[in-house]
Amino acid sequence: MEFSDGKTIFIQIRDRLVDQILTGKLLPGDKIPSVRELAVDLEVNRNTVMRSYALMENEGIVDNKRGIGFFVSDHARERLIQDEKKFFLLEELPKLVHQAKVLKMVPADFKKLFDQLNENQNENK
Amino acid sequence: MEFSDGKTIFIQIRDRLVDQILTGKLLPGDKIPSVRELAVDLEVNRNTVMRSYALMENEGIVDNKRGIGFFVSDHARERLIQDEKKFFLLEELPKLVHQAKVLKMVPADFKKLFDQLNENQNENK
DNA sequence: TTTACTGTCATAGTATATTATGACACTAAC
DNA sequence: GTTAGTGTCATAATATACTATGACAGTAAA
Repeated sequence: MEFSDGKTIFIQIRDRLVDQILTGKLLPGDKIPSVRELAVDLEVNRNTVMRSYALMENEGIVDNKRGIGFFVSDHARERLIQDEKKFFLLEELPKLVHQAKVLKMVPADFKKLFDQLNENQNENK
Repeated sequence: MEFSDGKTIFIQIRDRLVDQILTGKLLPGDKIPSVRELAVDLEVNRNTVMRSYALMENEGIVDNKRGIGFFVSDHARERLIQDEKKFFLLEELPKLVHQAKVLKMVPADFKKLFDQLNENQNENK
């Protein structure tokens, strides 16, 4: 895995797993990779993965069964959609709007975004 | 100034100045705050501000006159708009699209964004 | 019980961002 | 020339993320 400079590694690992939960690649009850296994996979230290898992446990999106592993908690997805959507609309979107205005962007620049969102909406019909 | 955890401080200081250039609060030829002055203002070390300024100098958006200070370079704004717009469309927007789809967002969620962009477009007429 | 997984904890080392501080050099104005 | 501003450089100290590694404990299955 390539890590970007912006965020710390253990946050990026958390974000990666959150994405897998949101996209349904990880379902409630699923076992997530063991601390050691993921550490080897991502070429990262055990402790760093531990930190990601501890964070996710605090967020209530994974459960820990000692000696067995970590598992996606029952309402992880609903909780994430609610929390991340709120964060997105309140924190990220305002910054986005500001940046778009400053860069003199117009709606046409967002055509791709708009198209993909419409596809997404049609899938739900 | 309150610094977020995501990025390093010297990057956030750079972003702050870039924003002031993009919004026209800083114009070509304007002197930007001295290293020492801004350090006191932001309650940050001189060296940290120096690092921000060195970065901006490398980006070609400020010029350095030894013994006098740093000044916004002539085509800083055009260069920034070009570079940041490219970065925005190629790097940030794809992540945004992905996130929006994963969170099951629909165009209506972006009404505010588009309204403000339309205002912006009308201002330019 | 042994084996092979799991997580947990502690310790030490490295890299980097940031701070703190002093000293030096350039420039402009008095 | 003195003064007060500017940037520049070097050194040491601190905080934090990350690494490396070993040891210990819980769980499940052979």
